[in-house]
Amino acid sequence: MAYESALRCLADPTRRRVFERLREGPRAVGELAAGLPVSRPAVSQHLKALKDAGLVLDRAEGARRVYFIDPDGLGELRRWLDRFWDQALVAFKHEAETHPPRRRPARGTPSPERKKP
Amino acid sequence: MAYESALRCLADPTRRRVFERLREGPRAVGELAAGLPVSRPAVSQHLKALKDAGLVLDRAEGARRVYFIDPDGLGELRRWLDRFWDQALVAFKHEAETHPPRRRPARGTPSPERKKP
DNA sequence: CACTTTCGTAAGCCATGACTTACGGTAAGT
DNA sequence: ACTTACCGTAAGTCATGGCTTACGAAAGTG
Repeated sequence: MAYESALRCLADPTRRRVFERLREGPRAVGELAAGLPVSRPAVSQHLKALKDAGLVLDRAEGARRVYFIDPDGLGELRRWLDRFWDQALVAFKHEAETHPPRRRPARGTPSPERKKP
Repeated sequence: MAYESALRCLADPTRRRVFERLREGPRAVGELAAGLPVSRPAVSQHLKALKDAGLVLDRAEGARRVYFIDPDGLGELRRWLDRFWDQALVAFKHEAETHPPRRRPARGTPSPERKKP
């Protein structure tokens, strides 16, 4: 049930940038905010969201607050995606066998419209 | 670069329910809408978003429109998450070695606050 | 004890987007 | 040809949430 909040968190571009910077290692709030186009309080709020979702942990280091990735939340999301992946593959294989596409459209190619306005 | 739109899509609860029902197999728009608390046009709009994100494909079947999961979009998201997972594990391991936590707080346990208002 | 640094929270603003109803267009049935 | 079923799009409404500035608390520095 936590993969839902994880997805919600990682959907926001700014929050994703914060999270991705934490891949490199633990960072304080100010450090993270310095490399982003938003204010420090904004980063603080994003970190709170990430923490509530179980994606990060924090540790006090003097007056500073150091955040780092919690593998637990990420792992849960990963497991959900893996189960999904398996089922989706089976369903798609059956689809391909029963309804072979004439030609597979390239990604980003607009689908044939019914009519031009 | 497509994993971003995939994340955006899967963040919405309704859209996730639509997508999860497609795990079982191809479904028409009306069928999907029947099991949801929203209108059929709403489902149609969600399906458009999923299609733009490369998460689903569709096929015309008479007057009906049958949607099914496209493994490509899901695979891209999965690969992104896997790379992330690896790097995060390394960073966390280093964190645990250099800053051993006294005790690991259980998930959902509120962290110690600085002060009560 | 002042003064600075670092941070979290509150309050308010505002764009995004999820939903609705209304409408038009295509396919199948009679 | 008329009617019904199924669907996508347009337009408008409204709540969500991401951002800002302002403020107060805790830790380090002189």
